[in-house]
Amino acid sequence: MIEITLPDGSIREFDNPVTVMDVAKSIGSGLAKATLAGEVDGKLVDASHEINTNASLSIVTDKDEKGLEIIRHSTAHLMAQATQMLYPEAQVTIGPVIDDGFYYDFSYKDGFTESDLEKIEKNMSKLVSQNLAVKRFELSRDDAVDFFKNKGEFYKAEIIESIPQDEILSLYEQGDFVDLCRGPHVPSTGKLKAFKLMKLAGAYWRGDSNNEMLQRVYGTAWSNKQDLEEYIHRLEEAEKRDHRKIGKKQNLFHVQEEAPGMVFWHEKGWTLYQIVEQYMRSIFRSNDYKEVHTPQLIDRSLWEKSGHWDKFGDAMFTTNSENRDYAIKPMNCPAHIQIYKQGLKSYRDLPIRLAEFGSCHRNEPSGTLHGIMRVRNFTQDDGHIFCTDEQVQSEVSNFIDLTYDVYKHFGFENVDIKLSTRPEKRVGSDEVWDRAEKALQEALDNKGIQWELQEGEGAFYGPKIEFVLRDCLNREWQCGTLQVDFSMPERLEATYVDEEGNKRTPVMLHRAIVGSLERFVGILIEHYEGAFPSWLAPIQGIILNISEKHLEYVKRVEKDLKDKGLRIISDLRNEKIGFKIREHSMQRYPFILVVGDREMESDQISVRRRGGEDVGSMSVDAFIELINKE
RNA sequence: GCCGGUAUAGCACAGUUGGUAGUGCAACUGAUUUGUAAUCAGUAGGUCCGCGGUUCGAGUCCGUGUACCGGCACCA
Repeated sequence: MIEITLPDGSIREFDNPVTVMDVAKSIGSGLAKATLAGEVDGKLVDASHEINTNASLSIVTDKDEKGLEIIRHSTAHLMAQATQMLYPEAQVTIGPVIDDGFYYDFSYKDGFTESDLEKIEKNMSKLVSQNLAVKRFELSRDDAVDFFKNKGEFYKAEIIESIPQDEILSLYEQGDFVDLCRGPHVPSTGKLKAFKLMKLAGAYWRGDSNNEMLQRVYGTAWSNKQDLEEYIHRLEEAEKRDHRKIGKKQNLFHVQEEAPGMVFWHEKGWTLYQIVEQYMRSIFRSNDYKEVHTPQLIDRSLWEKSGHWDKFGDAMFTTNSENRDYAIKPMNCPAHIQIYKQGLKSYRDLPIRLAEFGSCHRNEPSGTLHGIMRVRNFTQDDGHIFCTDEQVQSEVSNFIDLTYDVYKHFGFENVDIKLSTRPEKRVGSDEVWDRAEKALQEALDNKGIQWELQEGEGAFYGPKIEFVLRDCLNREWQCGTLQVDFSMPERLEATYVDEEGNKRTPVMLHRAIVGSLERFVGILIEHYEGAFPSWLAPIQGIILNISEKHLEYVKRVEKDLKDKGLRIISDLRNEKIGFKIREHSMQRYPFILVVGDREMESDQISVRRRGGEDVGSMSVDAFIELINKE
């Protein structure tokens, strides 16, 4: 007798071992039809999995997250099958589930083109209509290696060879196609009803750029057609937020061929940029940072001493004059150490916090450039805190709080935190790294912050906490960073005198909140879809006249508002008011102010909010009060 | 940097088998003096990304370079 406990607590009894599907059938034929897999005692298994002891079971259907993941995984297999039918020389490698879909990497000499995607997708549909059974079987590791070698699947064989020899591996078979896989999978290909191949890309074998490049096909898969359509619609909506599109539409900035990766800021974009910079300047002031400014060009020898030349020399722009080599600064920290070193420092002076809106140039690889998000010339809200060992914890803790506050002010509530630890290529002893990593981890844990570990992703001189925002297409952008550095102050001979009169080396914390201002402005554009809150909007309002009679009055109101610090423009063209409203609505200014006979007589302006809400007529002062309240 | 794609008027895009380069919006001129998302008429606007080749003839075909786009690797 086998007792199966269902999620609602009810127990079903069976005389013999049963499969997940058997149990589903015993509950109802509708459920059986919807069954994709099962979860037995918390472990995901196929619908064909046989249960032979008492167990708890929940049936997995396409209604739950786990079911959707199984669908995506099975769709990846389906795509691999469809691809190999059309291109038998293509070798399979890996095909995992990702956010909203899956990908599969193939080794295929000729490469795929867009039209191949259509063919593959059609073939997938054909295989779905055949409703092929997906069957699981097991092989020993060595047999599995032989199996794939015989099929000419050398990548798969290589993957399996790295698995311990005593492990039993599961394989899945559908039609002529067999793939190594942990599973579980849907019972048959007929369960896969809503998918679409999205894009082609190159990807390095095992993620290493020294290896050959594979052909990656990205796809999306959902439990029904409607979800698929919604997803595609969501992508289209996200694309409308693209900062490059809005930047053009709102005349914020441009980039051009002669200066790849560098931004030409137009007046409105620069206004937005300056609002961000001035706000961050006020944050520096209220948090005891001293703002400094350091040279763009610094002799190569300083970068050699700091270690940057050795690690990033290729990516530094250089120039020379009178037999000296200079590098255009790629970062500000060595320069800040030079300022710190002017004059003897006592332990009483610490912590010293230096800050700079430092314009840096880095010769990023051409393939990395992306709008104003990833550029070759950027400016950071950069700061370096020189402190004692004992002060590290409180400085780190205060900085984390400050960063959250700033993000909140800009409208970002969801921030991912990552902790990156020592990379292979680094400076400093292991003891020093132990201390630095521990300091950051403790600070995070003491605050009860959830964080993700990124092993080996730290900077070459120290570990870092990264603050990551996501953009409209769900891409991650690292903005804030906090790095503990016990090495560079020593390399560049920064010291202070302690209580006993001994010379000691301070700890340096590298920190930025918005990071690259260029990138941050790009993120703001996408976050707000160009409809900025009044405090950020480069133009807060535009005044429109009804007819020529109101010209002088508009000019007077405009000057008045500008004098009182508002960013206001006017449109005095001889056009119908509806035409002007439409045009400026599309520019998404927070307010449109209309002036005609009525307003002129009562010395008021008629206020229309972005989105069309009529706020009514009011005096200039009342409007200023309204806008300042936002 | 690597894989794949794209480059035509200020912007968004058409352009057939190689045969005089087009549409919409914007711009400019004129009329209209307008009350909350498009008034009418007219005019002008092109190194078809650069360089080289094939051809009687190239926006179109081939080669090459550059930039951009989607990924991968990278990101002090």
